[in-house]
Amino acid sequence: MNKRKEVTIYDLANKLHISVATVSRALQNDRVVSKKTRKKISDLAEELGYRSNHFARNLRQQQTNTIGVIVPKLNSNFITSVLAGIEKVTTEAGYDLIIAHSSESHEKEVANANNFFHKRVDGLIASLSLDTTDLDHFKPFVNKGIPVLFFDRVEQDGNNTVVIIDNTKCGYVATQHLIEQGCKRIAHITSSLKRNVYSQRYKGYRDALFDNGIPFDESNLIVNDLSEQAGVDSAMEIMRMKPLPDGIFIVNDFVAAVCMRTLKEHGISIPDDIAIVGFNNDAIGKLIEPPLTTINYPGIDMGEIAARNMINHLKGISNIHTTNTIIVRSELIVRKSSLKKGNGHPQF
Amino acid sequence: MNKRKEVTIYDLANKLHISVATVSRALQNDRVVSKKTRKKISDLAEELGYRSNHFARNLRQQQTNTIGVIVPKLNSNFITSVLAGIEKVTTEAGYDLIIAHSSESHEKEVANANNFFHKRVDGLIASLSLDTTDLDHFKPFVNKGIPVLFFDRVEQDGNNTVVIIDNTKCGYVATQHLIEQGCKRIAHITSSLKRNVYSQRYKGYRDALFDNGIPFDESNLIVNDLSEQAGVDSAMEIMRMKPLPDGIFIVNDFVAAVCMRTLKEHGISIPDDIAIVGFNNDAIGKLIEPPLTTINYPGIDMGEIAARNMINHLKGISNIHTTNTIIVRSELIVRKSSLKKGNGHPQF
DNA sequence: ATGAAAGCGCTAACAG
DNA sequence: CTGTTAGCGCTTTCAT
Repeated sequence: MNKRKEVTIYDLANKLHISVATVSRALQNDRVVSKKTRKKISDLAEELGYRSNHFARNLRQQQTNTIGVIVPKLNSNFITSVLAGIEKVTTEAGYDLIIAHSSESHEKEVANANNFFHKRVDGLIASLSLDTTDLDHFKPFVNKGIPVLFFDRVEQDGNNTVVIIDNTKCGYVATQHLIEQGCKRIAHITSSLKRNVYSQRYKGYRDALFDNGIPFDESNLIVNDLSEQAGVDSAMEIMRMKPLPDGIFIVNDFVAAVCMRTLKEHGISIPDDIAIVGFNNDAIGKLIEPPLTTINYPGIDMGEIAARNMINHLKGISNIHTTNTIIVRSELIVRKSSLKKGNGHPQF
Repeated sequence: MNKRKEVTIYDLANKLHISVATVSRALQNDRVVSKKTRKKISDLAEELGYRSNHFARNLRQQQTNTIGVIVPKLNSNFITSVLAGIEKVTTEAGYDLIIAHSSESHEKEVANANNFFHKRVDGLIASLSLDTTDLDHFKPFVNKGIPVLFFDRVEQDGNNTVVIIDNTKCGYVATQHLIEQGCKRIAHITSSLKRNVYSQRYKGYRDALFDNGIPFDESNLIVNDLSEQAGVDSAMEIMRMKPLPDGIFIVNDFVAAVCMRTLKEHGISIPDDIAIVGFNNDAIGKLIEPPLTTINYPGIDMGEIAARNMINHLKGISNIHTTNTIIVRSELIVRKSSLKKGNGHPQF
């Protein structure tokens, strides 16, 4: 519903007494058009406020040059880093990006997927919501041969290409670190074990306990939804444990921060009474007191890698279905929240 | 580049030996088509995996049903709340949303605007980057009669509809609060004074000083880019001041948190030595120690209001150019970081 | 209640 | 180097 009628290539062609084909070519900077003509055309286009019609173009070309991204939430450092990485690569490659977030809801994730399907994205990059129970909403893409690539929160059924970190190892390293600090009763606060990231960290946690001859106690496991309230509740639950744990491995820095605050409010000293390790290396970890030991992994690299694979697949340079799992590096960052002994800084 | 050819309404029409016109009507649930035929058509569409072609549709209809949103950054609670508000309203109204972020760069904001212009969004909602020096990139929208609406970071030249809080008042209230706590030398850490939000808070700060007979000292003003490094640098600068300020009003909770950490590391006690007030009510404020006094304002409401105005304008229900400035409520939240006296909780 | 047909703006053969 | 032209899939007027 625009005020003035849109300028089309026909208008440009008429004004210059040339054909639309030439105009079209010139606008794409086709070198086959003489430099002079190209200049003339782009000048006139500028003057008349011409804007190309994406719809006509896409309709004609049968492709959108657009990649869809579905993330569980926006307000996390990790996610925005990934997004930045994806954006960098796709922009360089001349692709547009549409970003949607599921707010950790299966239903919204389905809606987003359907929307992208109908918008005909050339490819889809996604990280699953906490709630997601099945992957049926991605089937239409697979059926049409539209590449789908998951990162971080993925389903490792072997059918999908995924970009992840070694969550099991991270869980192991985090727990091992607590054990090395002298912890004997280590609680684990996590979220839906349906999600690979949490179930694998849990596995790493149990493996580390086992390897150190520490029996696993079911009651040391707390599952929540990563909200602020959940952090408070989990801390209360920790405090009801007898004996009190002397260490906690928490899968998310924000929840860890909320937990720590609640514990401290109740007179528990960190790390002396309870040592804490978080996950994600959010900005918050360096601002709270004591600073939070955590697992760091490079969101921006994950984004770049995911996007690069997608683009290469789309351009036919490589095939997404051949490389199935890409593991990105990760590392333990030791800060005061876990240092019962005040010693060195192991890295891996 | 899809594996199988797309199903079109022609395919549906052929299979059912009816015309594409009928199919088109049926797919839009036009009641002029008999119920039976409609059912038959939608069943077949389902069966064949038909998906409507947005491009053909938009090309034909000359409108996109899409609203573009440009924000300076993604990883802030405030922004994601606004986005949630916008999304709620636009989704209900059946509009699609495209979100872009400028990463606080003028250049990227221009690119985003151009991109949206070429994508032919029906309307644009934006918040300016820190860097933005002029609004030329929004001119094309205005010229074509495409509604543009700004929120939070805006240019109040009277030409644009804006949704904002009363930043001057907030700056005043924050400063007044510090004064009431007994502060005499109040520093102000802010960002580019080209942005309304910062220049107005600065004005409020100065007004409050003036009204209380406290002389303004130019050297108490620190302007930075709101990064972590900037927070550290600003704290260092604070500590070089002689005499040391006894209060700081900082326009951003994250920077306030970083500042506080740095000050504490150098043995400065908060609020006893220096009282601090932040801005935005980020989650971080409740997790650091002492908890941060701050200004709260409802991002979700701002988003909803902005979106509602946009939609109403697009539907012709109201006109965006008649209501020029919409002020959203805001309030001081008092926490320990500013309480030299440990007294009540003023609100406004 | 249904059909025929024009045309939205663009690209890419193909022809010169 | 440039022009002609046939669609891409859909909506919508005008007929019937």
